[in-house]
Amino acid sequence: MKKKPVSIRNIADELKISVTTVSFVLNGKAKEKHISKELTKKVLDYAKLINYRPNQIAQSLRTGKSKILVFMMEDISNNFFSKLARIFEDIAYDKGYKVIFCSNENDDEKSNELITLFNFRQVDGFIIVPSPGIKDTIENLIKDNIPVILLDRFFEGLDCNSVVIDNEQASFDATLHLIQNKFKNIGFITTASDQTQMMGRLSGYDKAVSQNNLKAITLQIPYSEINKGKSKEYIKEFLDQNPDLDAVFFATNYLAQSGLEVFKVKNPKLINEIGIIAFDDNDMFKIYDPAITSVHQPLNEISTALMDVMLPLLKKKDVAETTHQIMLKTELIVRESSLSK
Amino acid sequence: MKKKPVSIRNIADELKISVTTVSFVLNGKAKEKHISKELTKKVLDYAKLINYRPNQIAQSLRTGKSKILVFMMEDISNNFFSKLARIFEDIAYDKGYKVIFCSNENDDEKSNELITLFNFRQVDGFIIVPSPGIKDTIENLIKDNIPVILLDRFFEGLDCNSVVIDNEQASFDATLHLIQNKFKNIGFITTASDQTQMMGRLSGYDKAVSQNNLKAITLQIPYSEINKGKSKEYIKEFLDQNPDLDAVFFATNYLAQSGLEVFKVKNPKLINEIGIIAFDDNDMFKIYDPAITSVHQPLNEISTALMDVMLPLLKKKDVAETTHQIMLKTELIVRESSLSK
DNA sequence: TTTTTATACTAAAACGTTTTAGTATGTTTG
DNA sequence: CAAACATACTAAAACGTTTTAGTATAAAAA
Repeated sequence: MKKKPVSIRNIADELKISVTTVSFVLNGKAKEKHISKELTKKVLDYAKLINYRPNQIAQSLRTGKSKILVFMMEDISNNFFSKLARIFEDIAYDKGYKVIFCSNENDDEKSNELITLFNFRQVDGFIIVPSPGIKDTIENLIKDNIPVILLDRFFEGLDCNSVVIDNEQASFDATLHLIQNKFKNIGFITTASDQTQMMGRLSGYDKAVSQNNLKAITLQIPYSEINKGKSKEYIKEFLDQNPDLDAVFFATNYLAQSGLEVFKVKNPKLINEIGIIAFDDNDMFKIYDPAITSVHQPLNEISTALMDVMLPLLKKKDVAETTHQIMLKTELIVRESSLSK
Repeated sequence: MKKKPVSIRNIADELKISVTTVSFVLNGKAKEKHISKELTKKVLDYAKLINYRPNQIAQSLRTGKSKILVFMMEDISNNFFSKLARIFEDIAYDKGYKVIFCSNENDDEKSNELITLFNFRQVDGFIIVPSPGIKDTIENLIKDNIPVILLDRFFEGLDCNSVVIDNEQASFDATLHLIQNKFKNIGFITTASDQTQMMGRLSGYDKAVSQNNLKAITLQIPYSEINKGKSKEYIKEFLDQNPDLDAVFFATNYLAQSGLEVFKVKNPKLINEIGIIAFDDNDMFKIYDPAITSVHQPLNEISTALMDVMLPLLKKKDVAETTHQIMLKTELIVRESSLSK
């Protein structure tokens, strides 16, 4: 019933040679180790014949490398992250790495739990979208010489690899685009967060409105309330209190979703009268009516940047030696919702 | 710089006892193996003090269990699958299992590649949304005594665990709902596929229309064309050729997306005049205008069913001994798009 | 008193690899 | 003709666990 998988030993025994020789051949070291052409061929042929697959667990134990990466994000069911995961998956598999995706809900406790669960050493590297309070944890990973890349946001004062986008510029450009389309009272709906990505988005908006002598009209919803599903109430109240708003810029995709829901319930016509931009694109935006303008992150470039930074890191003796901070540009996808009405 | 992690041996040496004893204690076998209370406490305390974490790779090598599950789906960036992944993730971690998610694009070659990549034996179990032609591969996994659960679809004539929904009933109910809302010419847009889930959806639709003396108006788009991004052209042509359609039922979420896009481009008013139902829900559907009625799969129940079937399987000597076929009910979420106009 | 049973602990093998440090033979070189 | 080198291969340790099959002593039963 359960036939045992073939091992290197079976090959050695069958061919009456040592496991060492078999191992050398299978690892492509035949030349270097002076294994004769004939024997090399014999081993290779036989291995193929019996469909030999190395036991990766044994390899891992011996080499200390698991060929597994952990990709920890906020929430894999979020359109932005799932799209990114899909692309990264292919790139990683291509390089022979498996990926364990997990979601930390931007929660510190969950992040730490997950990181300890992966047991530090049994994983070759981490890609982490960090929750606000895990700077120390990250620092410890680096001290333990474990490859880490921060994604989407980073920590001021921590010298760590990171791949992020230019949030401030993206937000500035989007706001400016609204201004150029004659919108005067532009609301900015964001989270009450001091994480770098949100700070950048806020300051980009602030810069654009103040440079154009408009006033900043901002709603910052506490994270705890968002998790309780209260964002819609906050947005509704914000709209009520600012009846003169003629445009809204949502700082995240889930806020945009809540916002659109509020519009629909509150006053279906509003959606065609008010300017709208969302940070992060969504497949559905282009078929919405009006089609929603959005800030699109370069998913392919992010993924390749991650792998480009990760691969050399995996080979290095000392991961803290040199770090890479990569900042990528976004693209504003202009659709109907942000054009002069 | 790279401090070596502590091993069971370090504990043994420090306390001047054998590794066996330490292992017994750490595995909670102190009682059973007659280790004294005092020594047990000493070991536990010291292990905690030095923050001992077992090397899971070594454990895996010895026990043959990796505590890793593979969850292979069509495409993790698809809203349905990413939502499911998010829920399953929590359930699995709760039980001490890590999950490797991967996407097969419903392609046989990719499926087989991935399955061999995971190397059969180095993973405790598979949850697979199978592409059409991998029945043999699945059969071989079962012969090799590897736990497998098929998800979303299954193979006729293959005795394998599965968790699916009642597609025929779901489709029948949805179609009937359109009929009850006075729609007479209901188009069904689906993939040209003989996979069980699509066959079920088609036959549910067929049954409903024929029972009500309506004619079936069906578009079946070949998979290859969908992958080439041609679905929109097919749908457009279908709409042109069937100008009398007053409702459309999309058999998958990506077809619904393409369909809505076609509506928007072709004739924005159409969307308010025609009845629409989509198979699989999407966060954006409820904020669409009109809000889109959809067939909602019970994601929580699916995930728990998967784990409920998987856990005993992981303990069993012979996975083929008894198999479970679970079929769950869907829910029709009625929104504006399917109500009498 | 001898035999059995219970308690407390351990040596060593095993899991399947990789890698270090060899050996044995033949071929050049000085 | 010995020393150096090249070729072809291997024994055994190591990675960090779990587990089998013990040993040694003390207490209970015969």
